[in-house]
Amino acid sequence: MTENTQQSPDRGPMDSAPELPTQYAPAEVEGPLYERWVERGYFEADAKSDKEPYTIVIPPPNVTGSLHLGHAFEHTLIDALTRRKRMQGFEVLWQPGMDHAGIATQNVVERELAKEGKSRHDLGREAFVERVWQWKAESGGQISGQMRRLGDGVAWSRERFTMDEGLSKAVQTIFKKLYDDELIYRAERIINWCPRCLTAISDIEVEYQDDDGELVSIRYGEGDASIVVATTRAETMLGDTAVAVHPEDERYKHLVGTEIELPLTGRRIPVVADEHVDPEFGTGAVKVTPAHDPNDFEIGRRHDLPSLTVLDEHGVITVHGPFLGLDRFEARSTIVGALRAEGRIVAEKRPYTHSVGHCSRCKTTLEPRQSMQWWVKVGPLAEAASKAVREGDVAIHPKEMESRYFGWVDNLHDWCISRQLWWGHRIPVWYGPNGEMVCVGPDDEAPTGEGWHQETDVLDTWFSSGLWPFSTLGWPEKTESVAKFYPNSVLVTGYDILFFWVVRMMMFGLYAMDGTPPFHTIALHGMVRDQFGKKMSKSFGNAVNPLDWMDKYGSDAVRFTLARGANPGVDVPIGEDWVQGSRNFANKLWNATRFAMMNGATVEGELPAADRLSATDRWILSRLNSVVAEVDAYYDDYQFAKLSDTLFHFAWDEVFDWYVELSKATFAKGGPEAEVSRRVLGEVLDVTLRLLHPVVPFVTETLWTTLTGRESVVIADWPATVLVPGADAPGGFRDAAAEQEIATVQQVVTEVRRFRSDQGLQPGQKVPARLDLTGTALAAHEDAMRSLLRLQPAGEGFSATASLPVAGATVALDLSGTIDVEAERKRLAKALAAAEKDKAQSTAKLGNEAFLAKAAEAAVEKIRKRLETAEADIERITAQLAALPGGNGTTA
RNA sequence: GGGCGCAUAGCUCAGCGGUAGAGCGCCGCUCUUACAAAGCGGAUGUCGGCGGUUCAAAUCCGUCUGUGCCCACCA
Repeated sequence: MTENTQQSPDRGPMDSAPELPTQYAPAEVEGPLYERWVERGYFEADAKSDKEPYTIVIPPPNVTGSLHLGHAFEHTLIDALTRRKRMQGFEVLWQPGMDHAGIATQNVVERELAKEGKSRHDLGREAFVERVWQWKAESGGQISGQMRRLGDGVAWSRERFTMDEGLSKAVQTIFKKLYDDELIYRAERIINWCPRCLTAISDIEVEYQDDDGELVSIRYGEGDASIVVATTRAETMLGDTAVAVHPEDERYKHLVGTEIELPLTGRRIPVVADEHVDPEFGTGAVKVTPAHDPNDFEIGRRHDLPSLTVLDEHGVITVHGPFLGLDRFEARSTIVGALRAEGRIVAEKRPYTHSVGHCSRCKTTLEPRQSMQWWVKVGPLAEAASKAVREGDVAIHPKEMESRYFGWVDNLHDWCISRQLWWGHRIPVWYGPNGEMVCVGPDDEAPTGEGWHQETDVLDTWFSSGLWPFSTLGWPEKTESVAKFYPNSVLVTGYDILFFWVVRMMMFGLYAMDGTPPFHTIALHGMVRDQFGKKMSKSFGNAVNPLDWMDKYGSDAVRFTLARGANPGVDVPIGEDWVQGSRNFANKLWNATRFAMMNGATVEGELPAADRLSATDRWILSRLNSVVAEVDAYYDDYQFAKLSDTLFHFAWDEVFDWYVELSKATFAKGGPEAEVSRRVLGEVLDVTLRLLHPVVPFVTETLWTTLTGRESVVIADWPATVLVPGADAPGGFRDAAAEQEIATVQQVVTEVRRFRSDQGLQPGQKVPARLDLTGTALAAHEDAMRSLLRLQPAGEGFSATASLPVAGATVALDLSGTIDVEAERKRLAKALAAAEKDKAQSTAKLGNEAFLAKAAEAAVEKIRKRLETAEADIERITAQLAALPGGNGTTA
């Protein structure tokens, strides 16, 4: 043995592999790789190709702001799917692009303007929209920069934006078609109105929060003809046009049909009977304000009540009198004060917590408001969207999410699509001087002339993103891309926008594309959370910029961590420690490849024939084939966590810890056996790197190209089952006997290591020992085991025996040296107790007739094996105890 | 009010009828010529409580408790 112990970590044998430094430095490696991939056009998709298409559209990020960890997560999943399919030989299109995000973007730009002390009205519509386009140019560049850092393999030449000319044409086309089919209409309804954004918003854009309000009870009318109503919004009483009670309510029957006095107004309003009223709630009487409450609006309709608007678009009182011009909240207290002065407040106001709608964009308390808006009649569209999933044309993954989908799509209300904004697709309807209304299609001339003007409202942003799966491909033109890449293969998105986005795409896709759904599978992922499972948010201070972690640990580390956490449909916690762990894994890959290359691992030439392979080689190739099959199955089931974990453990534990260690002795010895192992190691590494590439593209590209000398792993073939010449089996090469044999080697080695550790022997210390493997299958592994265990030939003195039953023979391992007898006795006693317990349990189990009758054969076999092992263990341990100095074979 | 989900090792989660798993963390010992971002060894759980089905339950059923999310309503 050499005494070369003064090896500096910086120099030494690794000099023989100068291509790879001793540590993986992602920052130096990742940058140039991505640009090379793009330049070579690997990510572009050819509509003329005769390969089978595989299409995924990016859930378009809002042009505002930058990508967060949630995007990094989603992109990792899509990138992994598409990279694998590309390697499998599909014509892959990962469609990139961004969303104009109407109200969100308009608000951001308005805030920018506010810093300059200006409002959008100072600029005017045209200049304002111009300004938003400028903003988009800056912000959009930032997002694509982040996508490049992440390694997203998107077809950049096809990048689209929902406000592009082409996509705007798609919007106009479908609007016109819906209009002509009478699925779009204009009507006056109660809508959710944001008094700050000054626009209608749809039901799903409302965020409900519990707010503390006050419930006040007000007496309407006088004497016998009086009724007490309760309200949290006293200011709306100015617009009351009735009081409603339940038809069966005895307390108020005599008043139904009469009129009572509405305080402060001098008006008289009718008392009506309506089923909607809950006689149990409050006083059982409800004030009715049709113009400012959705339920009241319905009551008003049923009883033909007038609608009196008392608040304007800013939420300011519009009725003449003492309250004119008051803000809605001021008006509330002022009016309560006035009512109290008149003795109308019958009970003290009391605190009342109720949920109130807020604008999801600016958090302002919403005001229900009656106004003229544009609507999509969703009935037939939603029915088709529901049917497509119900009949299996579209699969939702994980399946549990289907109930959410149905819950929504089967109860959809008509969709309010008009927004009183400036940023967005302007509704293509022109109004004429005599009340004419013309919907203008993309190929029509807009009416001109005196008195004609276009609708000023724009469309809800989800209107255009609902067309994304085909508008990005050039629809309504009959392009080759539409023919090739529609329908999309899979939609990968978060469960949080199942309703906002997925349902819209389903409805529009089915409608526009003659009943062909936009995708066959919807794979839903969860939300990224922090390491304690808490939601990430800027205000809570636990939000992470993915770029920070990518700078520190590399993109691969961030991607691998996210993929390892990706169980279908459930939220993904992520912490910096975990990213570090993934970085360590990348480094491990790096160093294992270095080792392989230092030892001449190669991918050239056929694999050696089966009869030339050692059991170790056969074991790892057999395991490799299992892993290939497992990973494929997991990919097909969108089980990213499982496939990542499988690869992590296979690579680290089996290949790097065991195969490499067991092969070191072979490599050291050289000769034809080493030659065989070099080829096997090359094969195993090659396949493992290819399997890992979709998830950790950068480090695998660097290592794979170095190892193989080939162009790029991006365009390499996805691993198929490895075939060993001379041992072709239908399902690929498998060797259960070799797997069993190596498992035994592992057991022996681990046992001896534990013994050494328990004895306080230094790992590096050579121990004089005799390893007697004569007549067993393990004889072939003697060199490897000796080297692993640092065993020297036996010397004099005490000897302890470790033995395991292998293939009908017994391995005797004598360790000589100074032994801590007490420690060993204790350890063996513990092991003996465990084995005896195992034996007892297994015996009981096998004596159980019911178990034998009903259990699966494999289960019974497992128990039998366990019993056998336990019995052998007992025999062995008893012998070891007996061999201890002063021992008599029995335990205390 | 309705619906869905979750409670497993210190933390975050897999497992979902046959004798408890991972990552990180923790405790030892080691710079053993790929890697200390490493190696080796070790400890840690009445699988939320209670009942039931079964030869057998973390796993199925019921129930309670805690917790999260979605939807609806809230005068």
